[in-house]
Amino acid sequence: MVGRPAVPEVIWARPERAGRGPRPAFSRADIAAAAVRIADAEGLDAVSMRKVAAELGCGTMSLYNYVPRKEDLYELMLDAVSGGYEFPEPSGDWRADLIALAHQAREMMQRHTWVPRLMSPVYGFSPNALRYLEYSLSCLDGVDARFGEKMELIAMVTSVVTTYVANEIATAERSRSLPWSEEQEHAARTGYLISQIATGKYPRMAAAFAEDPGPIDLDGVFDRALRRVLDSFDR
Amino acid sequence: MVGRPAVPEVIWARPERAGRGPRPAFSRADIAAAAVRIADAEGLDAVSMRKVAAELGCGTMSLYNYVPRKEDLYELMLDAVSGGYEFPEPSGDWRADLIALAHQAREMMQRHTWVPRLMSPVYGFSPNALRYLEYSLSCLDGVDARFGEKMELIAMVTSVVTTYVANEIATAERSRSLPWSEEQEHAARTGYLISQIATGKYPRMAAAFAEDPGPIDLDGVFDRALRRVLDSFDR
DNA sequence: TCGTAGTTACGTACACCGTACGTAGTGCGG
DNA sequence: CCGCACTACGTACGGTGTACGTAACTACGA
Repeated sequence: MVGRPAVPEVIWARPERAGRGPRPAFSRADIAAAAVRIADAEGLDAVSMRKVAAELGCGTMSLYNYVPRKEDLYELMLDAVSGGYEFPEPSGDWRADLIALAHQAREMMQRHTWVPRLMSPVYGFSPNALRYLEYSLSCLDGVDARFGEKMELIAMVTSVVTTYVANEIATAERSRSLPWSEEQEHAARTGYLISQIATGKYPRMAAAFAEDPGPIDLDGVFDRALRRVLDSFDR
Repeated sequence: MVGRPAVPEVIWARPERAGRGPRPAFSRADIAAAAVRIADAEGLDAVSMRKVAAELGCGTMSLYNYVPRKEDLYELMLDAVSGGYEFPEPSGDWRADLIALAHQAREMMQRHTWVPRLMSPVYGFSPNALRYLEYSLSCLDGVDARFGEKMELIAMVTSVVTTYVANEIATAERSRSLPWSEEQEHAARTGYLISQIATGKYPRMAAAFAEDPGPIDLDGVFDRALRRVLDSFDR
């Protein structure tokens, strides 16, 4: 088979090993691991087909035997890091269970800072994504709510985790591709912000800046946001 | 000035017109409008320095006189579409005001489907972003809460809007870059999903699929999520 | 008033990207 | 055992962001 299918295809529906031909030199897990290694070390933008192939020690175009499109490589990566979740037996306290799961997700994203950028509902059907979803639902087994409501809760928790981690790591990730340090970037931006506030056009922000409450407690902000979301479903 | 500064720089701190030299042929607004036009018509990935320059009718490298880096072009684009907000006098009902603002944001993102992908806290300091923030704060003037709490609420509303619109438009945006239609893509993915559910490994999802509640009411889901967030700050 | 420094304009060039295509070799199914 | 489906991979194409060099132009300092 040379050339790509003219019909849409989910990579997970493809068998890893075809019947004929020589046995493949790598598994999907090998490829995903190589890509994850590169993304962790050099950022998502450094993940190119050439670099992944080099990491594996094969020709660039050989990769296309395993992954029909680069998008599918992203899907493999997400599924690979989602394989690290632990799914303990639900305790009966669904709030505690979902909080624990959200903390796992947050820590995973902090280890793999490129995950928030790839998070998208179209990637929501990989094997490990399905396991995650099924487990989330199992935590809500005792809750009297329609399926739709449960899904809305799970989506909202995911949303909170993703965007909050994205915020935490944004400047650090950004400075990776820039010719100056994170601190210099931060200094330039706050300098500009202060100059703007000094114009008097933003009195409420000015008042807040005058207070100066000290450094932000990221863990606290995250936990509060999470608890609020759970509370809002817990009339 | 040839070559780029070795020191970080916020594009908004640059004067639009330098003292010396010939007068620039374009304004920042011209450039942003051209880029927005391309992104609206062909998607964010179609926005390249060459295409924007062609749209403006100038040489590619001339753009770098206005925009030191492509990232800054994105910042111009976000600021441009944020210029369309209307900020009516707060009514005194902060919930209603924030809901109205969130609806404006959602409609803007539905018009400019590339916005969620660019949303990031590092772009949060453009002139129109500051106006948006200041207005959000003004809606909360009568609320008895610390500045930090208000910011957490605003961040959470933004998060809900961004991720929900991103979900709404995900498959449509994705199919733009694929050689098959949105419907074919959807069919392939649900086909795979059904085959997975049929394995019996996901009993809760299977049960939900058996019910089949009909099409999802996107507006309703969005409004419920929004109201829940607001409720959670409204003890 | 007149250099001249700093700006605008932009063509060329480089390194890198995703991937279409062609060819060679390999091993299972009929 | 034949033939086909598969793996492997080199080459090449059209695209990207942008460094660099050069020419034209204008506002300011002397």
